[in-house]
Amino acid sequence: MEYLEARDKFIQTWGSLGTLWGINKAMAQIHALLLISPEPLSMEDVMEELHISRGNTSMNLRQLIDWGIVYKTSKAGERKEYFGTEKDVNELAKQIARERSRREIQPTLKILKEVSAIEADGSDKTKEFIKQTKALHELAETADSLMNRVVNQEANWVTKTLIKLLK
Amino acid sequence: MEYLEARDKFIQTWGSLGTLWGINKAMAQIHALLLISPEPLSMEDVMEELHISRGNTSMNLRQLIDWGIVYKTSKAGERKEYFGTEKDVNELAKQIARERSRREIQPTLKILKEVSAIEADGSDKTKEFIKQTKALHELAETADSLMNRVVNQEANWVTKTLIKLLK
DNA sequence: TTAAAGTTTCAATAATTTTTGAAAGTTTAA
DNA sequence: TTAAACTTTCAAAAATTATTGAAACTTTAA
Repeated sequence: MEYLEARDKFIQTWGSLGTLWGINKAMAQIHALLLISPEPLSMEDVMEELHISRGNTSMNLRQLIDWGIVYKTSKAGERKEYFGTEKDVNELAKQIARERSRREIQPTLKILKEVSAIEADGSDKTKEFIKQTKALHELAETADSLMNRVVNQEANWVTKTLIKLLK
Repeated sequence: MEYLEARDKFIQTWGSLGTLWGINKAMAQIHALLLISPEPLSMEDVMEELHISRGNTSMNLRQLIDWGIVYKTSKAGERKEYFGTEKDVNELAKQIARERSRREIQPTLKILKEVSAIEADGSDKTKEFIKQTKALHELAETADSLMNRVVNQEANWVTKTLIKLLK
């Protein structure tokens, strides 16, 4: 396999994987492209490489910036803006974990707490409901906490811990 | 808040959360409904409670069975089939982690390995490509391994580990 | 200022995904 | 067997989500 083929395969894979995780295809592909580019790219570059429209490119770049994993730079003496991404994949994972926690897990925890607080009336239905929603709350809280801990250590912590502990 | 309101809120939340994670709404809602039902439900029950069609119910129940988190039962002397779900949320998490690893992470790892094996031609492009795809491969492998380890312990391992280690 | 270079917005359209419902299929009791 | 009870399938329709492209907007060099 040579470079161009490998590159396309990588971008494609990352794109459809994004879909599976609730990130749209274009966004995931743009990210993949930036991740393997030695230099930041302009909007034109991204449009050409991925064959997507200007509007689409602009919107998805913005979302990536909102997620905190893409940043704008500019080259001295040039008007155009260039876009780069966090290159350290551990930092990237950290940032993504942080955002997913904030955007999805926290709001869910709030609702689980809320609904599990209904008053038991002695019926099987309410008993089961309270039991299960509480259990989910606890599970989600634990998973979130574990994820954040794992992800907030220095780069190699995950590997080191794995080796140390789980062998 | 009383039972019915809480129940609807829970089912709604779980449904839209599913969407965010690449699981369709009906599937997530059916699962939520079964999770809080003290007794297994028939297809009719599910259809009525969630206002979805027979076909939709049947297809999504099947998918849940494929995922290994819903099972069929039958009541003695009745023709109808009833559906129940794994009630232990830790088991549930285990099963979901197992399936996601198998369906998503493993295939991705394979492709990352494949594309990162292109020959370096000395250019910045190929150097960066190889470096980044290898780093992603390593990250994904570590995350997968950690997840599987975490999830394959007895019920309380996560909590225990957290307390022991990360304090 | 002005106008060129560049970016963002958003209504319209396209693509994709989900849902329906009725026909086909299956199972079992009699 | 048969036929009633129940489940599955799948093409068509509906709903949702992503994408386009052109107009509006912003920035900056002259």
